[in-house]
Amino acid sequence: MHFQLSEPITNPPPLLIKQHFDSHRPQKLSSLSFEAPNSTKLTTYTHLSLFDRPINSSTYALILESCRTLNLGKQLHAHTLKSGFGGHEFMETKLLQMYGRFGCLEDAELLFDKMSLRNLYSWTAMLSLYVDHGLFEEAFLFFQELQIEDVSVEFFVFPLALKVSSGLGIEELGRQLHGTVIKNQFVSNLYVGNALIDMYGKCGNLDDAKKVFGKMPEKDCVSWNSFLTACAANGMVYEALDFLERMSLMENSKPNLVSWSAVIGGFSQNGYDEEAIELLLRMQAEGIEPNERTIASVLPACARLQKLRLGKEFHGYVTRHGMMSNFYIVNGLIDIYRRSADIKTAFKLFSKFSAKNAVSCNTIVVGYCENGYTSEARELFDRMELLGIRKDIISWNSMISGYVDNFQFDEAMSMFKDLLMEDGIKPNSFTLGSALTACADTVSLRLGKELHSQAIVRGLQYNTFVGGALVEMYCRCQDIMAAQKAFNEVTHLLQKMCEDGFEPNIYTWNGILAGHVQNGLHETAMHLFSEMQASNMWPDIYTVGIILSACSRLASIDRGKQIHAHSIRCSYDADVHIGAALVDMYAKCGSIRHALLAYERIPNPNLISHNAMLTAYAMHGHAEDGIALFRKMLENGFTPDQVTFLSVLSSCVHIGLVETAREFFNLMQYYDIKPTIKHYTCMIDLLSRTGQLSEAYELIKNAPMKSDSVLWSAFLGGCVTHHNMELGEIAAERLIELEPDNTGNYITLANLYAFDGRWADLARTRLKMKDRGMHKNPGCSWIEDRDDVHVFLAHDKSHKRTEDIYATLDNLTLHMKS
DNA sequence: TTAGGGTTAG
Repeated sequence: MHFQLSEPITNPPPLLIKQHFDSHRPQKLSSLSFEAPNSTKLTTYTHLSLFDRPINSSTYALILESCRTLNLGKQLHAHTLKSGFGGHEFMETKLLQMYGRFGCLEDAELLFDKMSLRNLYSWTAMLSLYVDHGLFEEAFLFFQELQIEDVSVEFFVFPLALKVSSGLGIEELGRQLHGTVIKNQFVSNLYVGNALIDMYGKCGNLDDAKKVFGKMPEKDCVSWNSFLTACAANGMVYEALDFLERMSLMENSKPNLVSWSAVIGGFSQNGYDEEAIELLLRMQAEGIEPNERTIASVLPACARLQKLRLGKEFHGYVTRHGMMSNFYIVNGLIDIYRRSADIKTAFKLFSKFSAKNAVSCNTIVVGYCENGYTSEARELFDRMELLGIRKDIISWNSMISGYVDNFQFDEAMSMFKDLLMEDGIKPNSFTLGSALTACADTVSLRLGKELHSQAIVRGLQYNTFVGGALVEMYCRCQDIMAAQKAFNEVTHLLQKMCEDGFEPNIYTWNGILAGHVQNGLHETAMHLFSEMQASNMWPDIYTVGIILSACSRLASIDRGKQIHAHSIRCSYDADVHIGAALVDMYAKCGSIRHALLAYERIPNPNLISHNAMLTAYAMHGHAEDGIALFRKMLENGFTPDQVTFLSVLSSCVHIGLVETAREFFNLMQYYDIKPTIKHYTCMIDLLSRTGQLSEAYELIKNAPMKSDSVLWSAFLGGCVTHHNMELGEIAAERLIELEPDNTGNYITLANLYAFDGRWADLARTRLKMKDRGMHKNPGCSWIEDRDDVHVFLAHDKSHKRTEDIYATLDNLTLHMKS
């Protein structure tokens, strides 16, 4: 590809030159000049086309507009100066716009400051530069300067100024501008009217948007689109859709790509994820192809639904259409893979992506933390600065909450303190919420109270999330033993908050419920849950997770099924966390069948899902199924973690598979997973049960951690079963050292002596118990029947239906014997 | 030389 621009560039009319730039492979032009800005070709080209010929201002303007690299732009700037266009207002405005397009704010500001003559157009160009870059504070100050300068303001400044108001989120500013617009009689101007609709819509004031829309003497497609967008963005999605359909019946305002995109975006932003995707397909069926913005607005919907296959289709589409340099698109894709638990692909996309920004990094930080890789997340977080990416509040919050979720509370709190030191970045409701959760989990009341005052200082105490986290923190810290007392305190706190204008919402409720469940107050949590539903509060995905955990602790399958039905209605059951909670709940409530059904309904099961099912199998003694699932996981390339191995090892214990267990235990090394004491306990339990006591003892001695009582009990159990006096005695003595008050240990030792006929030792052990004032606690069991608890001890005859009970017992014994 | 649609954190 050669530039055939050696012909005089000024000879053809300016329009032809523009065509040259636009149709003559503009990408090629930019890539060449980008790769080799000083190449002779480009220099020749600029020489031939610009240096050797006189050029008029409109030709300059056209070249500046179609200029695709900053380098060329700067050369053009130099050239205008040489050609005596310095101080030419029109030319300098064009240069400002050029710098704006390349994001060179400083160059633009420098030029603007040096300009000897400024007119309304140059002021407007500079203002729109600030607005386009989202620098609304700067834009606001600049606009005030503009008003002080004695420039007569034209109508076209108002749309920009209105954007500043909505950008700053200050409706009052927009209102004042609305007044000025009326005073200056610009109110019937189409552009100004459209901008007013947009401003009111963005400030969430649909009423006034509607008023302006209704009063407009003429409306165009943009007016309709602005109003439709206002509806869609404020949650009136079906109204927006209605407008779209009305537009299609109109002559001169047919719905276009922007109309469709606004509606689709509205559905997506308001959580109507399925509908947003459906609408995209409908739009395509109507013959309108999506652009980058349309795709970017449905990607989050696809991500939230964890539709990995659809996400891959989008990935293909945007690759084919050359959209992979757009960070809205690529970030959206990364988030799809992250949420669909395909963190590998997410990371691959991320590392290949050259236009990474803070959002890309934040998404990956979250992805890392979700998978337990907090140190990798932290590494990326720290590296952002080196990558030239400024950390924003979301980066900090993602890291802090990542630590909280991974129980690294000290790290979370130290990050919170670092954040307070940081310039130009302030903690928000997310930050305080996570920090409060850290306090709740570490039961740090003092710190929690400090955060409470921080929240008050920042006016965030009644923020929905902070309020909920405060309730949760107080719930967990105030040592609430009695459920009633806790409930009273919470309701009291709630009441006080309500009096101060705080309305309990789903976050508050979730905070209360989580506080109770984490304190083991499951029954109270269930009562509160009923109360919450009675107050017409709809449980969200977090509520479902909390209640499921309460159900599993209470082994309450009926209530578990109810909440399962609710999660199916809300499509929460496809979520990997809820899916795993359902599997866990059914397993703990005794139904392995339901657990399996719930597991099979998870569309893209991840490690958490598999682990839940493995644990369920192990819990129910379905060892073969568990081991089979584990092998299948490995075949499918899943990397197991500590939990996986623990489940599968305990499955091996159930059926006495020593060799398989050894294989798995060694496999842990391959995956670079350090066995914990629980893994060792499994191995020792298994070896002891199968009589391989000396090997078990060797393993205990070689274990890198201090042995605890659970481990010694497992070993002792084996010694008793296999009558190994020597090792049994060691185990029992260690156990008595570790738990001097546990009667069971003495009894076991005594029984061991009895087996061996060591009556003197037996007598000494019993004497030791007597000396310490210990006696054997009778075995105790109880049954819950509705609100009654029936307690039974061995040989107990105190129950009012003792006769019935013993008769039934005799009957059962007879049955079993026969 | 002026107006409308897009990503991430609990």
